[in-house]
Amino acid sequence: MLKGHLDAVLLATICDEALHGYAIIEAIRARSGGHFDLPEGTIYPALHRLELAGLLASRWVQPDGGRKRRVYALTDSGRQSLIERRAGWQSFASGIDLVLGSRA
Amino acid sequence: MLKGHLDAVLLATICDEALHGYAIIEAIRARSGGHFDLPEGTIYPALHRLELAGLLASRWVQPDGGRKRRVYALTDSGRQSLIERRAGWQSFASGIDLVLGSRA
DNA sequence: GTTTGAAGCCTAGTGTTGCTAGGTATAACT
DNA sequence: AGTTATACCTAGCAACACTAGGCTTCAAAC
Repeated sequence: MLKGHLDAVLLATICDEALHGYAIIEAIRARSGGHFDLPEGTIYPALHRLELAGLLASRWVQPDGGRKRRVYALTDSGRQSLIERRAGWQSFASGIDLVLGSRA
Repeated sequence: MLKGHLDAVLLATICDEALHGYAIIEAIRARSGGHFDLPEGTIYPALHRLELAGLLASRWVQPDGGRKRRVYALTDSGRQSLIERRAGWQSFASGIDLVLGSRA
């Protein structure tokens, strides 16, 4: 469970390069050092939600070999939102750290 | 929004001394440096849930002045659970840090 | 002395979230 | 021909935490 930070994770994962859903799952698994292994049922609805919110834009791509993929990239407002969500995470994490007293 | 870490916050808040609901809210506000100001509708159901789960025990206390209070304390399994939840938080936070790349 | 505010407890209902558990299709390998 | 990996999708569900109320008791103000 990403506990409300899934959107930030998704935005951060595709902020450097556009990726399709399946590759996003692998990228999150890799970038998180194995901490997060998200099922497709989590990713796809979230991507649709973020696109509907205007933070992502998708296009269909037909690679030379393989089947069609839907590739997602950040929009400008998605990039802005990522900045805010990073700050939000830091604030949140420092609050929890203070209360738990485990990293303070 | 405490995003799934409310239980850990509650357990950590009363791990040193038993507190009643209203005092817990104030303690969380103080310990978090103002980050978290939780409404009663969040706290009370959560306390009941944790007591039902056997992590907390409550007793009614009649102070010299003032009205009766329901005071919550950790049980043994609550204490154990806090240890696990602290570790869970650290693992979770380091995973998010890795993906967001903001504290790594 | 009565009204007001703070302290203190509670619940029903609701929106968001992320998961389970399915379904479908294509390409590559055996 | 069958299996596996890739790749997309959805309906339904359970958990979580919040809103918005209601109730009681006590102290202080008027």
